[in-house]
Amino acid sequence: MRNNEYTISPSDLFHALSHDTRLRLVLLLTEHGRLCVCQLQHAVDEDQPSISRHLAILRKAGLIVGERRAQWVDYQLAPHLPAWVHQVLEPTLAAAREQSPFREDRLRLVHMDDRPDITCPS
Amino acid sequence: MRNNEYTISPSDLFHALSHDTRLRLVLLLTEHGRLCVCQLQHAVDEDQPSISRHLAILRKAGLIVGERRAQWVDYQLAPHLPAWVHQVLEPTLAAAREQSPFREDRLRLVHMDDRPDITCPS
DNA sequence: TCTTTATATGCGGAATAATGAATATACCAT
DNA sequence: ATGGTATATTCATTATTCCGCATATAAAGA
Repeated sequence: MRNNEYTISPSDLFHALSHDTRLRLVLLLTEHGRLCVCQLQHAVDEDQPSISRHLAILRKAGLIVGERRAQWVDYQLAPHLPAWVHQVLEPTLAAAREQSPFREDRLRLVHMDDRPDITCPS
Repeated sequence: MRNNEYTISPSDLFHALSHDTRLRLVLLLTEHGRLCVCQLQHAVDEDQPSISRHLAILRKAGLIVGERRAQWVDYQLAPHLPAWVHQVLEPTLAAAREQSPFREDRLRLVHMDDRPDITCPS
């Protein structure tokens, strides 16, 4: 939940995004700005400890920050990321939108509203 | 030495570049276009089998291609890479130029000419 | 306080990836 | 053929990462 101040290096960025799940999480945050863990979990459709651990890795890399809101924790891209990081994420997002599994991630996220068992208020 | 035809996915790209040495090799090729193994080896200053193995990983990912020229093998970014890959590499290169270890890699590459024991003709 | 929901973390084992040393291959020159 | 240089690959070992499972923490509500 702590955010890091030091600026990310290219090596750190590619290492952080080298796991498919982490890349998908970051792209969801790039596209949607701010999402709580349960939304991310539902979108990528993996078990909760896995999501939390991957979010922790991204947090420690300085790529994202989490903020608690009541019982939930909202994540977003770290503020003040160097411009080149955004310049890398944008074309990556554009490419990922066309393919699995990110296509499905987005659909699952959008369709969360339909599900009565989801309590997290967006 | 074989080049792959299938198009690279965001996940594949970040995975291929998740190792510092591989990122440096790809950035050198992004900047210089075409380099033989001995130039890459001298630039990143690591042992030869390591370089060859990392180049093989990048080759199998479809990111680079190698072409034999007499006893040397020249590598370059794969032709016809999707545009988004270049759009990712460009800002990454710009950021890496400012920092270690890529700064030093470039210096070592440029200073190869001064060294009488380097036989590889650029 | 007790319960429930949301999130995070600790731990052991399994899977992956990286490394070093040795060897193989490819090409050139003699 | 032989030897030399450049590059690639194999094998065994080590290191790193990932996963499942259990548990811990944090906040909310009864």
